[in-house]
Amino acid sequence: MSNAGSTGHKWLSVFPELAAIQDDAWLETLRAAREMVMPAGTIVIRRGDACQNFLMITRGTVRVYESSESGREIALYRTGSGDICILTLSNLLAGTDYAAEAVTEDEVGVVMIPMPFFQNAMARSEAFRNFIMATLARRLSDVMRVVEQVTFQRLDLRLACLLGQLFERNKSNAISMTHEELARELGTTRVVVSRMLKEFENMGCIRLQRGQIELLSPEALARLSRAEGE
Amino acid sequence: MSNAGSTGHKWLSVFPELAAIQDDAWLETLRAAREMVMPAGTIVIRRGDACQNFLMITRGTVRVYESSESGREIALYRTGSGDICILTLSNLLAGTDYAAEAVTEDEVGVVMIPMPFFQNAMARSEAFRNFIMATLARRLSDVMRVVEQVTFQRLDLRLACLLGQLFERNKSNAISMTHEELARELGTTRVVVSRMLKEFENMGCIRLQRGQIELLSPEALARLSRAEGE
DNA sequence: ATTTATGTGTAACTTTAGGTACATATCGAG
DNA sequence: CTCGATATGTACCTAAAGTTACACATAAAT
Repeated sequence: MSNAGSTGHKWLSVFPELAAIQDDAWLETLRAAREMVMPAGTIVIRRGDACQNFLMITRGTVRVYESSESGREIALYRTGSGDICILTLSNLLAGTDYAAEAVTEDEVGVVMIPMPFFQNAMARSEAFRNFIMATLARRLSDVMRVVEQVTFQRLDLRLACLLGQLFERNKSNAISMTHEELARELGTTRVVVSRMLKEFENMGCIRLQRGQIELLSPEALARLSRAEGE
Repeated sequence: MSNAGSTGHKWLSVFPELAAIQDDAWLETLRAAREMVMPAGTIVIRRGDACQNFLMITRGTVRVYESSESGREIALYRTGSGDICILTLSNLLAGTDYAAEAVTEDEVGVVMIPMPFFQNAMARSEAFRNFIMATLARRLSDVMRVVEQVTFQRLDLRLACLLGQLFERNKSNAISMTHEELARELGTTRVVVSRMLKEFENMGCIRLQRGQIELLSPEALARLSRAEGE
């Protein structure tokens, strides 16, 4: 915390691992960092975009997803405050056109580091390097899990599971999301989600209102998300 | 090539990027490398395994896949000669239990580098580091593409596409694979694949024999793998 | 040549999910 | 209050994919 203050970068407090770094290389890189705010709904990366800066999120969340021509979408993962943007990385490192897109979900604070400085930090700060590699590896895990879910799990299980996560993340027994948004998380369509939600409601798990879902029975939902067909 | 000779590591010729590296750090790491051969069918990594060494493939291919309790499988990507094993990496970097499994498809040559030496090379050889990061990023792309395919593409398209790739990779108009194996690539079952293959045969794309598929009309197959529903 | 193991063909059926279409409901703005 | 925009409910239908069950074919093994 005193670190964050000492370098004059308040946002650093969001990145404990990075705040602790004292290498010259990193401190140098820090001076090149520029803060910026993106309003909700900003498209951070579009398919095939190349990006010139390395991005780190200091506030808000960014949704990374794939989309089909037919307009369906599926979420791959979310990048929140204290995270770095792997998309930019992947773009830069692998040279591959990025397959995915990213959008801010709310007002998002980012710190941009120009590529040369990023590479400098990578080269010379082991702590920074480790932080980056760990994130990259974690994302790979995340996406692999998505493959597993999509391939082997029934949609209603995935939905129940998603609801569970959302309630938990919110630390509340209600979430404000439309069926449409849920569908976009799962790679399906609104009608399908509405149908399943209604079922869950009939089972007494949840209560539906416009734009909001209320958790009635955590146990029932949990039971659901584990084993449907048994 | 003279590099490979000069360090006495024949296998290095498989890794042009690495063979070119002259850093002391890397050469030091090289000395710690140990070669090893795994017969076909060796399980390189099982779910949740931790691994102590960093692996690079010098010969043969390793299939990385997810599997379900019901016995179905889906391929995530393949690691071939000249590639490094990201699984080990991810394990080590993210500390996450690995979600996937990996098996050798044929006789595979690997080079093992103990972790401390790997980290040494990472810390001190920029070229090595870039190589690693690029691979990691590429894998992420690969897996994202899988998500996209599985979520939005019909199975018959994916199958047609897979066949196309296999013929191409083989540089021949015949491949030796059972329907079962194809199913395992795509995350489905044998019966489904057999059915679709038969259709393709009826359309004049391919010819089926036991354990082998012959390409009759590349154009027809290509047409198929692009647009089915039109 | 007989047996065994593995691979393939295919029919009948069920389940899961997607698509269309439209009714209804809720909220805000004016 | 009325209108328009957004969100939800639901019925009906289609299609895609998985399941089961069994016949048959081919290759390898003794």
